[in-house]
Amino acid sequence: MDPLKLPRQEFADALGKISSRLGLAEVPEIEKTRRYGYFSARFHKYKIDPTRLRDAVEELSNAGFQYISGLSAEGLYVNAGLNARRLGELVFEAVAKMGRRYGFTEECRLGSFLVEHTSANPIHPLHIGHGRNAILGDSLARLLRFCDNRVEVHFYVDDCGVQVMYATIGYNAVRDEAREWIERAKPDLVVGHIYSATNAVAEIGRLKKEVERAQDDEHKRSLIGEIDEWVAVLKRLMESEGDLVAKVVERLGQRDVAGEAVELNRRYEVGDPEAKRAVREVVDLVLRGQRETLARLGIEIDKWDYESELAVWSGEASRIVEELQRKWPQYVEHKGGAVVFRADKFVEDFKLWDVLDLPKFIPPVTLTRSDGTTLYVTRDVAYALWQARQGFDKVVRVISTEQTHEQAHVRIILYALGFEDAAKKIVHYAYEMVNLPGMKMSARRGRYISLDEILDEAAERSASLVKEKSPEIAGVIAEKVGVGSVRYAFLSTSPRKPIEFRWEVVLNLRQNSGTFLQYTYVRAYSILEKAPDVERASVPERMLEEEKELLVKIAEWPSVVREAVRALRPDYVAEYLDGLALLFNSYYEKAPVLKAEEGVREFRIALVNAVKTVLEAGFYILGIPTLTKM
RNA sequence: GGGCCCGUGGCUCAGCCUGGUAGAGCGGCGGCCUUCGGAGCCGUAGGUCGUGGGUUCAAAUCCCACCGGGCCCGCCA
Repeated sequence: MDPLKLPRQEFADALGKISSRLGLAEVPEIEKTRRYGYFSARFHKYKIDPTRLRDAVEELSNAGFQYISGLSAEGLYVNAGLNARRLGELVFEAVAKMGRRYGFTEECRLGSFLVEHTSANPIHPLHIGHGRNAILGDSLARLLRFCDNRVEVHFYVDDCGVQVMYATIGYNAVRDEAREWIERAKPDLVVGHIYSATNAVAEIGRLKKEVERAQDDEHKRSLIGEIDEWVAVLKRLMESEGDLVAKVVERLGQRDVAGEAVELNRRYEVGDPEAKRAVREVVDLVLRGQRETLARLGIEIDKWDYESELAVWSGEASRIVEELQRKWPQYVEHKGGAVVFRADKFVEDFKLWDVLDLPKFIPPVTLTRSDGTTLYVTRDVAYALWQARQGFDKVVRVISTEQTHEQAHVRIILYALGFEDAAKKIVHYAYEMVNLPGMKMSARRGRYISLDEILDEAAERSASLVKEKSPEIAGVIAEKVGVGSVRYAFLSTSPRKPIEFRWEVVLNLRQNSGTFLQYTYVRAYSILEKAPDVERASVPERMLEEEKELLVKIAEWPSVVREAVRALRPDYVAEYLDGLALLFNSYYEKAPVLKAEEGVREFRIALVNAVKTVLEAGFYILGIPTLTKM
């Protein structure tokens, strides 16, 4: 139910009559205006005389409108306000009927969705970059579910590739110690450190060999420069995780880690049982930790899709390579055993830019290594195909903009293989990076701030503000405030903009924050806690300006939800809730509810209840925990 | 060099899709705790919407060029 539907309809009818009186072939669109009421329409493009427009409007203005008021012509504009009293009745009726579902309208039911998000490599903890992905993806899923769409959330476990092998080799080298550490710390943190150290050792080893083979001095110098960088990485890791890193260096320093990883990767891909056992042990340890972090944020995953199973052991990735070679030999090149698909030429020849919504520049894509093992993009095509076959209308993949080209490759290859529908139902939901001031995060270099760290810090800062006496409850509240502030911080910025990570923004506990919203909810809640139940509130003849504004704001909620779900933009909801909270807090200071005279009191209670209802729905969508005291 | 995205008060950002009086927050300054919870509220200062052109009765919004920033252009994921 949308309280603005009838008023909008009434205004549209009036416009229709005006247009026909003027002999126009069409009716202008309705716009929102703040200057002259609420609805507005322009007649500029019909080149009519303003006097005629005014006359036509005047003929109508006595027609006895129910929901709109003050229909008038202003130059070539036709404006009308809302009948606040009638709107109030519509709002109360909708809130009473819909309850927590208020905001839902039929138009926001769009179909069924497979939403894939987070999909972090299972070799380190989730960091703040994954945080943006997870929170965006989760809110997208919540928004779609609020709108009664079938949604299934998937996490793609990238358990293939050389990086995973580094983590496995490192873990096995320090296995006994690692198990002890894991008893005291989260497994993903421990493995993450082992991985970064192992990766550094492997890079140093690989680069040293290259130096020996290097011919000219300049090349040598640049290689040595790279070695220095990795040595610096190791040193820094040593500062924070000394024992663990030292052990990794001690046990692996003399081994050919890079070579071993390539070999282990090959064995894993062919399904060697020993390789499987070793890799899965590490991967599942990390996933346990990642899942714990996600749970803290209120994020649940429905299905965990293992890359190895769906793409490699199933033979799907290989089939894709073979099929592509069979079907389009003229677009396939072989480079020292590696298979390359000329996606650039393919797109050019078949003019696919518009069909698949592609960027103008597409590079060629390598599908296999020379040792025959698959590459990420190839496995991803196999996975995308699998996703497309799960019976959903759309597959929304939340993946950072870095992967624009790779995601374009996925669609192009699916298209080339004849899976045109699959290619079209895959949506790359791109979001921008989270950057640390002055640097890019890098898990390989152990350069990141983990999500757990942020959540801990957020909880700690809010704990100092909690007024609750019992420390136990204070801890619970603080955690929820922390989660709310972190989620809001990531959701309130458009996904298209890079975020410069700043503690004081993420942990902002004041206005334009999750905390501000939670606090507003607590205020509304505690009024209602003390208030009698109101069955049916009538809307008074005279209202405060703030009350009219609040009613309009609340009435707009269904259209905000509609816009947000249509554009897949949870941030619209965040912005709306902030505006609602600002309005409500002003109102709160100005108008006593419980102490108001009879009649007005019931109206105000119902109004506060409507605000609370919208906040609850909005909190559900944004995943902000609801608190009744803080 | 090419592709995609971004550029709005001192700072962080919304508004751009679908053109119609420039909006929040932070920070600054000045106020409000015997009133339903002050993690709040009120007031105030602060903007040629990166620059130049074009389309239009009308441009932050659409088009073109340029400038500045981010990301990508791997037998990494």
